[in-house]
Amino acid sequence: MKKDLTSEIKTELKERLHDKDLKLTHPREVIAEKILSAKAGEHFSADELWEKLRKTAKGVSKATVYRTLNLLVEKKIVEEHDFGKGQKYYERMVERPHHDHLICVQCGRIVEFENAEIERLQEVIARESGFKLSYHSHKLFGACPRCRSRRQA
Amino acid sequence: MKKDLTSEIKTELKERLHDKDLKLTHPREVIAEKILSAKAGEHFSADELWEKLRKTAKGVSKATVYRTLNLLVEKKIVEEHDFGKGQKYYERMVERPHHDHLICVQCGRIVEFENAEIERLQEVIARESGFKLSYHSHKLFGACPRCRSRRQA
DNA sequence: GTCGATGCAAACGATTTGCAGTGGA
DNA sequence: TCCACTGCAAATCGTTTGCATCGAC
Repeated sequence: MKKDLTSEIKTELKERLHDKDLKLTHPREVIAEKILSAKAGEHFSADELWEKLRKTAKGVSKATVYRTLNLLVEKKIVEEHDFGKGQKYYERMVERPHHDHLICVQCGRIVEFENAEIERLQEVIARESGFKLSYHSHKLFGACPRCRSRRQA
Repeated sequence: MKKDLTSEIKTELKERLHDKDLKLTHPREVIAEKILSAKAGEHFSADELWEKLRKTAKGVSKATVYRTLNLLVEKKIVEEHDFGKGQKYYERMVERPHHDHLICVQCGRIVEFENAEIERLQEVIARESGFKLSYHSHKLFGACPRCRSRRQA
């Protein structure tokens, strides 16, 4: 199982990197494995990822973590988010449908949402202004159910 | 005209600041004047604002510009935006209806939009997840009409 | 007179970069 | 072999902060 996933990743990565004269190095392999084996919808910062990798026998430098993350964002393997916490957060996008986020301003919890009607309206809005959309960022900030009830208590 | 605006600002500011034991100092006055006299929908960085103020007889320190901007954001007099340009941008919100933004990824031009249906749907989404919304950020990135035609040429 | 506000310069912190050495293809 | 990649440390850069002084109320 693990073995399959790993070799799948390698093949996938090699393919995606190869046509741009990019090499599949050990650090990239280790980073990609860690990211792709994370559970869906998990958001992590570059530093958090680095911390996780540091514990592994073969550590990876922080600079390489940043460089590789930027590479993976470019390759659409991960997505970059700014939740207003002063640092960027990342999320794997392989085999994940597009979605946007609800963010709790009190505890930081993040919930995903997707709404076809909003997606459609965005296209309408863009068309009206003559824009050709390439991507969007839609974040709703507020208090999550847990924090709301805690506050009432 | 100018005189009226100025005293109006002073009164307004004094009012808004007073109940929190905040003082209406000269730097705050100068900064507020500059911001409120800017044309609607103008986006500026802290540094740009500071540059403008520097030319004035009475300069203001950059630290104070930052501190005052944060104060004005808190007081809902200006709004803070992150357009992914590596620095924060501000926009006066006094006498301005809520709106979101279309951002050109090529030239950086910003166009406003507002859509009641999307606003409504956001509330529906929040309700479904049990969130109580306090604010949101909705940004559409793409190529503006100008850049699209330039690219075709 | 008080205490909040200011200016200055130093501190911060996430991210990037220069460079010499390393290792995929 | 060749050139992209890596690790390390230093550099960046927008923003914040410590502290002595200043000034609004």
